[in-house]
This record gives sequence, C-alpha cells and structure tokens, in this order.
Amino acid sequence: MRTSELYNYVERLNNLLRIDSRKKGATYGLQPIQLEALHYLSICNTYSNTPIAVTEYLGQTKGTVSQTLKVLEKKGYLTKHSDVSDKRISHLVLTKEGVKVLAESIPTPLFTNACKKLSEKEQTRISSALNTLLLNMLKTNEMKPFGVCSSCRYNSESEENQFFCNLLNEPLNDREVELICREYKDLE
Amino acid sequence: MRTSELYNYVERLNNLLRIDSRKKGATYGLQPIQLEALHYLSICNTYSNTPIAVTEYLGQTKGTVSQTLKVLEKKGYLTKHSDVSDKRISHLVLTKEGVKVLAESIPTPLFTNACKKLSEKEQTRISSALNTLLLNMLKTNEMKPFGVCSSCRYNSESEENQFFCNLLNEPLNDREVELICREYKDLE
DNA sequence: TACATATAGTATCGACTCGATACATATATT
DNA sequence: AATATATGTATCGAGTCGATACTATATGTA
Repeated sequence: MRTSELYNYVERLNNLLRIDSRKKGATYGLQPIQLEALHYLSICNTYSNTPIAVTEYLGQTKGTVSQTLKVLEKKGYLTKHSDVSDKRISHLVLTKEGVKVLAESIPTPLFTNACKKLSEKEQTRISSALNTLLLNMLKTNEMKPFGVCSSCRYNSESEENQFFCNLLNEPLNDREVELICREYKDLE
Repeated sequence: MRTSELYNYVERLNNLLRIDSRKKGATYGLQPIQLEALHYLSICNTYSNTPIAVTEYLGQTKGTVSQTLKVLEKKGYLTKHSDVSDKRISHLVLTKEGVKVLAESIPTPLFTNACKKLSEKEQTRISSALNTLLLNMLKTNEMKPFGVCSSCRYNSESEENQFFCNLLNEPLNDREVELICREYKDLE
C-alpha cells in the first residue's frame, strides 16, 4: 500500500495550487473559492448552472454558495436568469468580463507553465492516472460524478451522432455534450 | 496541450480532499489547514519542524501560521521547544494526542478507501505521474522542494550507507533521512 | 565594541470563508 | 386543499488569512 505516499503528493499539489490561485485571484479581488465557482460555471451545461449544482460540485452548504455567488454577481462576473418553467431555479451565466477574468486566471500560471514543459506523452500519462484516481474516489463517495454526456446512461445516440438526453427529453447540441452535467450517471 | 483537462482533474481532486478533510477534522475541532500543519510536522526532519518552515511549506505568511500553531498548541496537539543554540527558533513536536489524531485523520477516509481498491501497479503508476507533475511545478516556482536526503546535494553517503549532511555538518540516522527537509536542494 | 541589518516569531486588525439556522417562495405529493 | 419537498436568501458566530507593527536574537561591519 502506497496510500501515504500518494496522499503526500496530492496534498502538496493542493498547496501549490491554492497558493497560486490565491495570488492570481487577488489581482481581481477574487478568493480561490470564487474562482472555482466561476470555473465550474464555465465547464457545466445549461442544466447544471444553478446555485444548487454549484453547491453539489463544491461540496459546501447552499448558504455558503449563495454568498459566494452574490459577490460574483455584484462584481459583474455573472448574471442570474430565472428558469422559465420552474420559478425557484436561477441559471447563472458568466458575463463577458467573467469569461475574461477566468481565461486569465485558470488554469493558474504556475500550473500552465509546468504543463508547457511536459511532453504530450507525459501529459497523457498524468491525465490517465488522475482520471483513475478521481473516478475511484468518486465511486467510494456519495458525491455526483459530474461527467459528460458521451458515457452517461441517459444518453442515446442517434444515427447522425446526435446526442439525446432521455432524462430531460431533449436533443443536445455539439457544445452541450462536451460540458459536465449534474444529472450524469455512469452506464450500468 | 491538455493543460485544461489536467487542471480540471486536479481541481476536482482538490475539492474532494478539502471536503473530506473538513469533515474529518471537524470530529476533533480542527480546520483543514491545521491538519495540514500537523501532517507536515509528522513528515519533516528535526531541522524543519519550525514555524518558519511550516510557513514555507504551506505558502502562507508567518503571522497566519503563528495563529494556526497557537491553536494546535492550545488544543494539546503539539509542544514548542526552544532551540539550544539559537534562541529565536522553536521546534514544534507533536504530542501523543497529536500523533493519534493525525493517524485517524490523514490520509482522509475517502482517499484511503479509494486507494484500497487500486492495485499495487495502478498505485505505482499514479504515484509516478503525480511525482512528475509535482517536480515540474516546483521547478517553475520559487518554493522550496522539501525533498528527502537521498537525492540532496548536501548529502554525502559514506561506506556503510551512513548519510552525512554537509550543510549542517551532522550525520543523519536512518529515520531522519526518510523525512523531508527545508534545506533540501536538488543535485546539480 | 557599537551599530545596522537580517531572521524567527508574536499580536492585532479587518476582510473574508464557512456551516448552522431560520426563513421565503415555488413545486410536488397526497 | 393541505402537507412535504426543493431552490434559494439572510444573518450570525467561529475561524482563516494577509498586512502591519512589534519584540527578541543573531549576524555583519565599521
């Protein structure tokens, strides 16, 4: 068992990224958790850009997330739009300014520079290893996996590679299927 | 370039560990950062168990770390011992209680369970990938690598595998050479 | 030796995070 | 219609964190 060895690496990685994220976010008056919320909203689909989905992804309470989002809205990095069919729900959409800030902050400079020095092969190797570790952790956890449509059990692919979500009963366009979804469920 | 893909994995991993760490630490009234400080002190050598070394490792300011350590001391998880030759320096030593709490908290339950399900081969593969990524990040950063003696430039190994540190001018015992050091420098 | 400078560490302040609790509103269930 | 459930907000207190100012010790230099 190399659990401790692995953990030490992961924790150190955590430290470095948090430091870098704090440093970079300070440029825009943003806290690490606020950058993470913005980042999530930039990689999730339109069914998953709600406060409750952010709550599930970040693993915080909805009250805490509500405060985070309030700050981001006040700073002009996102806007809230009421759902047309369910008036309880708001959809959070990044503003042009929010997208810009995010593009300049994430991935963080330190991480980006480190990746530049890695070969394509090494990057693939690391990506695969992280994927294995992550999926394994999610399986042992009650948290939602937040996967993409292509391997979701609710997805049925038609003849022309058209994705269709059987949970939401809607076809999905090419951009949507690449984004992560809070309703994602693994194939059985 | 798969920078974004890699970053997404690492950030998600961060989330999961922070959540788990917060949950577990709450059992003992400890915050994630306090567990990290305790953890560092359990894996560093006696030259590196000072407040300033914790500061460098965690990447925070010394004032912040001072507060963290004050809490840990008050809770009875560590004790401070003045250095014999330099009165400015304190050495931080975990108490029996501190060691116990740490053993029950780190690695976090979620992470430990996930590792149990991975084969020895997979663990080796992930460990190697994380090592590559981490060393690369540290190289592009001004932060100290905090390595172990065996690959440190200050180390000169004698006939009987006896480690000797040329910076501190002291021989090191078998336990010490396995611990991380704030004075560590890569071989040239 | 005297004085300047550097290093290790602490104390305090204000802005911020975060969970807990209570609450408002909308939808689902019975 | 009444009740339960789900989405989201407001407020509070404990705690994090960097900035600043401070003390004490060590080191370098004239």
